[in-house]
Amino acid sequence: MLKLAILGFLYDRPLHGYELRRHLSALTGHVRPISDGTLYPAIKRLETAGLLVRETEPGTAAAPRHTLHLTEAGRTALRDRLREPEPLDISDENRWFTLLAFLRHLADPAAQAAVLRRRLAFLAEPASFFYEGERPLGAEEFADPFRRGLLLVARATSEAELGWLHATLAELGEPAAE
Amino acid sequence: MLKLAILGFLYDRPLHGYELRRHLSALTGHVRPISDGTLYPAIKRLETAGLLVRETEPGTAAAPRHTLHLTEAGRTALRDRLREPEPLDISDENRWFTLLAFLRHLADPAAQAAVLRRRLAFLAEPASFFYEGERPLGAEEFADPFRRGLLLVARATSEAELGWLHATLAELGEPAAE
DNA sequence: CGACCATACCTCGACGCCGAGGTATAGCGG
DNA sequence: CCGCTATACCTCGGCGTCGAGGTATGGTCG
Repeated sequence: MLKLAILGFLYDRPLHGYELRRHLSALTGHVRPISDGTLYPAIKRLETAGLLVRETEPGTAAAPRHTLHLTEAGRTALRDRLREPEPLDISDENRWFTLLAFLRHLADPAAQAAVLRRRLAFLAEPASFFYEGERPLGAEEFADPFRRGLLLVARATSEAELGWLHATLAELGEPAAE
Repeated sequence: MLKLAILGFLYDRPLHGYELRRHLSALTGHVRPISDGTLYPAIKRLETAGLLVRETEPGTAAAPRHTLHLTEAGRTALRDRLREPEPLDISDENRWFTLLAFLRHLADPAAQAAVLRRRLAFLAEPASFFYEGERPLGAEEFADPFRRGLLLVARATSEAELGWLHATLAELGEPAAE
């Protein structure tokens, strides 16, 4: 997820580590703040993999800033990742949101629509949180207000997203089902 | 999160590993399937910490089943965790949902309400995903349909949950603000 | 002028998670 | 009786994340 977000932000324009950190914490920071000890090794991994290059800017600020540029391989890696996301990118809301934040970089509307359809298929799967044997339990069946709330909120989210998905697929000139 | 879920399920009644796995995958499995390599070490950690005991049941099934029982320390640990959740339990939706699933084990309505109020405070914080300098960007300001959707869905979820939180706090006989 | 904070980068050990692999029995269909 | 699947448990290496720590400069305030 971090890799995806780094590539996504750098796709727009080069940034140095600290700027990147601020962008990242705006995107996912209220949910899960990312720490230096996570970010810098991640940058280094991407550098080693040849997806970005660091250019030292001996300059304005205190420490020598390293401006991070995506390489052509990095740009391709982002587009590939967006075009064919891992299952977890589709199912985990945090990762899906990260993916959505950069999906516009996949220039082809048909490819974008294909990704949205995968999320649609995932949301359409019947999935409850609790079962009695085989039978899924609905929100109404709980006396427990907390489990009821859990199911209620999940359902509301799911409905809002389904509505948006259908509207956006139509907007892209793509049918919801293939 | 796994620790919380294991303690939560075992609080209701003893289970053996395999049953536990099925409960866990119903609760969080559609989002992030949990693997054996995660579950069994987690059980062992809880055992080492004295929060649960394993009782071998030489019996019915194929392999000797270990029925897992919470100890008194385990029951206390769950209640403590529920009473004073970590920040991530409040902010991360996956973890928050897990917490909600077991919040009823905190018998005291005032303590339950205090936890709900923490979530309320978190949701009330103004938090956007994207900024232009200092200014948060609203959904309407994006031409990009994906970022617009991201903000729209996040807002819908947030509103549904706020509604439920207020209703449930009232139901518990507790004001939304202290 | 010293205290303090923001900027900017980096390292390290600990720890949890994952996937891939392994072991073994029970039950079913062919 | 063989192969298959479900049940049930476990280990291991690899990897990503985290928190705590360190280093250094520039700007602001009293």
